[in-house]
Amino acid sequence: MENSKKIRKRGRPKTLDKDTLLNVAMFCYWKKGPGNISVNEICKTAKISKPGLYREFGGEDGLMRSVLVNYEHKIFEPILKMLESDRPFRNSLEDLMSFITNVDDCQDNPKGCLLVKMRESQSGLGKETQIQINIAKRHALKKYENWIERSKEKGEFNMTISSRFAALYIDAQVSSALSQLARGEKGSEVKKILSMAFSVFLHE
Amino acid sequence: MENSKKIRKRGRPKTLDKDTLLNVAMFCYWKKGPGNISVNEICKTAKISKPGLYREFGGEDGLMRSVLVNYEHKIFEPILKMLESDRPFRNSLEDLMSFITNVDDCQDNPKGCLLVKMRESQSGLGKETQIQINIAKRHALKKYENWIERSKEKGEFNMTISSRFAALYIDAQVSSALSQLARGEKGSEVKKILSMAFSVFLHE
DNA sequence: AGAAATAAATACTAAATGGTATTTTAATAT
DNA sequence: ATATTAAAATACCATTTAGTATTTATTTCT
Repeated sequence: MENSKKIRKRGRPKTLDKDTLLNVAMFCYWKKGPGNISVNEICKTAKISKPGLYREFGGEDGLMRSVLVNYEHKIFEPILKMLESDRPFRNSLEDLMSFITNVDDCQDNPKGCLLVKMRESQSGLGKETQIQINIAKRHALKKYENWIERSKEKGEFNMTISSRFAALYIDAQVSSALSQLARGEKGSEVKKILSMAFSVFLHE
Repeated sequence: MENSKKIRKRGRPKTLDKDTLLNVAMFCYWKKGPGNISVNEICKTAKISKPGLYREFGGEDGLMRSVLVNYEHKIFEPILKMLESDRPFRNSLEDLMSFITNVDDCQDNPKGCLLVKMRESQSGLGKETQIQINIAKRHALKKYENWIERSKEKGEFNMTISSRFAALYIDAQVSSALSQLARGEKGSEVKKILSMAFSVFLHE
């Protein structure tokens, strides 16, 4: 459909790389927390002009929303894909825990999860961003719910709780773990806590 | 000791009520989140002059630290006292969960816990405040640990985990619950999650 | 009565913030 | 060539921020 790639439009050609900017902004928000970095700083870091950012994203709220969408696609979805494997429930659960808590201690690598951080300071963020946060949350909950539903069908999940509630519980525990990691807790300690919280699923 | 109450000092008598200011500031930080309110706003809300605040607390960091100490004394300690009762472990646990999740939906009542909120945005806060946050955290962990230790002695806690780790687990779950409440989740839902997380303690 | 001390209140600063108006540059269409 | 289109770059704006200098008011001490 969009064959407008080749047909150069009229004015000055744009040099601003939207995708690069989104990634720079994503890492800024992710690393420092969405409330602790300004559009000014992001522009400086990405080496673009402020009006350029405003032309592309409309403003801070629009940028943050786009960053969140970008995060969902590039970071979050691939993780949730893990839950769609054929491996037994116990193994998927173990995979999930390992993935979350196997964190490299590299200084300038963001810790925790951008979505969790945004949820923590949701009330202080813009309207569009808040809406996107809720979309992302519902999305994740649905994935967890489907995972439990399938595991029940396979006879690998035998608790007598609703899949919906199990999903809420998983979300709470995963968010808590990611929060702890963001605060600098050791991955091994966080994993022990996560294991204990999820042990309720295993021996009925 | 401090009988300087009666002996009026030399200059103009002070009218600034430090304790009232502390309470106003506490509710501001508690309700809106420590990163979402300025000293300017606090001064306006408390109807005091800014130099007055700076005279009493030195600056934003000093104020926030004092607010946190105030919170520990007035809000946090009384809650932790609950864990020192003679009631059986199961009951104390139930008390704790009920207390945390029985929240009134009054509009202008702060939700969640100020300490938890400060921990969430710890890196963005001042130096003194950060130190006090760590003190408060260690304090709470010690109380949880003592609670478990006593329960073990009474034979009411039979898991083969260290009291220290149990304390970390409790802290994680309590913090998570308070975080959920602050985000507007329903108390009844949060309680169900908390119950499930703590069920690991009950049927060994 | 007046000096000294101390607090309150007003007014101010420099820096940072989100957001724009304006100008300059680089391309195409006629 | 030149008009037109659109992006880039600079410079700007009002507001808010944490923090202070300065003046004014109220008290005690001599």
